[in-house]
Amino acid sequence: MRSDDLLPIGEVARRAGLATSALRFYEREGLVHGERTSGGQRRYPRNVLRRLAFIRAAQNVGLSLEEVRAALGTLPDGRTPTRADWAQLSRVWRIRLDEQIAGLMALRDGLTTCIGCGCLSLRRCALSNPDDAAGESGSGARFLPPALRRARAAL
Amino acid sequence: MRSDDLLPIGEVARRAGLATSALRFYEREGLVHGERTSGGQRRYPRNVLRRLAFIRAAQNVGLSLEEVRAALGTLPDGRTPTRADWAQLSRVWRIRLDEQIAGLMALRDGLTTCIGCGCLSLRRCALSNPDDAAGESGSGARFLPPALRRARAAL
DNA sequence: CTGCAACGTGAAGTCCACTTGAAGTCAAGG
DNA sequence: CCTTGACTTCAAGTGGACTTCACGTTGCAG
Repeated sequence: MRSDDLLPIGEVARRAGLATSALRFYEREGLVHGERTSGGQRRYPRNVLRRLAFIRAAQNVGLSLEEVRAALGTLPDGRTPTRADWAQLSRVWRIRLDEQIAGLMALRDGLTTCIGCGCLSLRRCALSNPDDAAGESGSGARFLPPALRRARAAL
Repeated sequence: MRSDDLLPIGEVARRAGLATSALRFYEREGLVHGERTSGGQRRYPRNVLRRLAFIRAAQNVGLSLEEVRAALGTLPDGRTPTRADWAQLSRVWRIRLDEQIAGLMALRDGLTTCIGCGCLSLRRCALSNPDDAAGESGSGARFLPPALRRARAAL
């Protein structure tokens, strides 16, 4: 398995920490590419692991797969990101992370402030402010992704 | 409208910054309660606004509606949270926010570190680490909720 | 050459927080 | 009384990132 350069989907999944179904999904979505055996089974080149790492990192920063697709699309001829591409994209990511952190910190500080006043006055309260960006989306929890929420179910 | 203590759904929706459909949904889910006119229309007591503020605040902290339901359930006889309840719950929320902030900061620092090494080495890279809590959920972006993601679509 | 784990496909299902649609009813100003 | 806008219900749809299912095929160790 190390002797050959092409890995079957199960091996890739195991190494990347993904389900094979996720890999097939990514391939359908054009996020990764691979070859096939004569029998039709997927064989991925080793660098797909790097590409998957890139995808996961992007998700961790808060990008949707759509945005990941766009990011990968900026790379010439769809190559796997090099260190230089990486550094360039990371500048944007860092800004996003900074914004996210700032948002959560504002919320936390609002929590303290609002406890003091006990207001919960809608629209004027930092914690429940419906005019914030946080309130603009149609669905999902306002600030935390399912991943972190599900980890601790009890209030 | 101010003379009477009971508000129609549209009024509540407007004041709370929600759609009426969301209010009906919350009522179906048992998160809020109200009375009805003889004709069957909803009339909400004024304190429902406070309850809605509570719900929104909880969502901002990252709670699912399921968790909000549980939180409201800890209050005796389903009353609207008082300042004391509020203070108690906020202690838990603050911890969550702190954790979330810490997580994002770790990610940001990992970004810097990993740019330096250019590794993206899967499992060992802070940015793409599939063993993190961030990687454990089935769906959605790993760290940022749709609300904040959608605001800036371009990479 | 055989057995069986790993692979293939397409369609449908899941989760969450709502929204949308269709079809009909109520309340209040003129 | 009439019109009109706000309201009612129930069922189905949305979006994102996958997973699950049902059923058939491939590849390799023994």
